Amino acid sequence: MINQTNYEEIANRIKLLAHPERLRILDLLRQEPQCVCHLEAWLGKPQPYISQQLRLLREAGIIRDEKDGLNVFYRLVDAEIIAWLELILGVPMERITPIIICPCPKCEITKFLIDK
Amino acid sequence: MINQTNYEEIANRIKLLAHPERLRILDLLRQEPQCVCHLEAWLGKPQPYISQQLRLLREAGIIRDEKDGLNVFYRLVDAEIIAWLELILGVPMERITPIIICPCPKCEITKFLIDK
DNA sequence: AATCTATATGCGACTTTTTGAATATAGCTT
DNA sequence: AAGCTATATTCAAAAAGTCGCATATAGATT
Repeated sequence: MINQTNYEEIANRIKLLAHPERLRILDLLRQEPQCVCHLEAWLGKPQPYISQQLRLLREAGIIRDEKDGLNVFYRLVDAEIIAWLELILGVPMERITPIIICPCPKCEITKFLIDK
Repeated sequence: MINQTNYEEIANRIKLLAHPERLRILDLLRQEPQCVCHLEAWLGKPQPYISQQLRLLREAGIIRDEKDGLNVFYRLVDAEIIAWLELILGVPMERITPIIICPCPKCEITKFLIDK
């Protein structure tokens, strides 16, 4: 049993996960930090759309942005949310199979690893 | 990693918890089945409001109604949701302290237990 | 059978969320 | 410095969700 305020706060945090694209973004992020262009490629949605969802998550403090030149990488930083995701989505996969060619430096590295 | 359809289905289930009053109802239900009038008293909201929230949960199949004369008791029947609630809200309490007098038979029993 | 009681349903106004589109910005690159 | 590139912001329309209120229903009780 919790007090009234807490149900509201918790519900607000749950709301962040209650959206298919945000859920997918979070699922990708828990594997490793991802750059926006990569998320864009994976979700197949326009870039501003991705950035808007990222903003919601960022402003709620569950992800953090790390700039690297032109690219921005997002990282999951909320332990509680990570635990929720693990229960809801299962154990995250080791690494995404990079089927989409992405111009960001990280993906270049990934591509390199595959070519080998 | 899950397919597109699943993120949507899962998000829809999460949405059911992403609401303070529904979350509170579910928290009450996981202790033991509760009759509508009891929920009404606990939440301090009008009865049609409670019934509307219950309908959402019922139609999603996460609670089930059991009629007992004029009263209707609701029971949590979705094991996955129960697990989510346990992680999100913590371990449920043994029994609600019945501070509100409720006319349903169940509450009469509870009152009896307290008077003893 | 008429009434009462607990619960359910339907409907509409209001609010919030979602999403697309245009535009802005910040930092490379030339 | 001018342009390019990745990302962010803003704004508005559309869609979805919330919630109050009036009313319906089903099963007891008289």
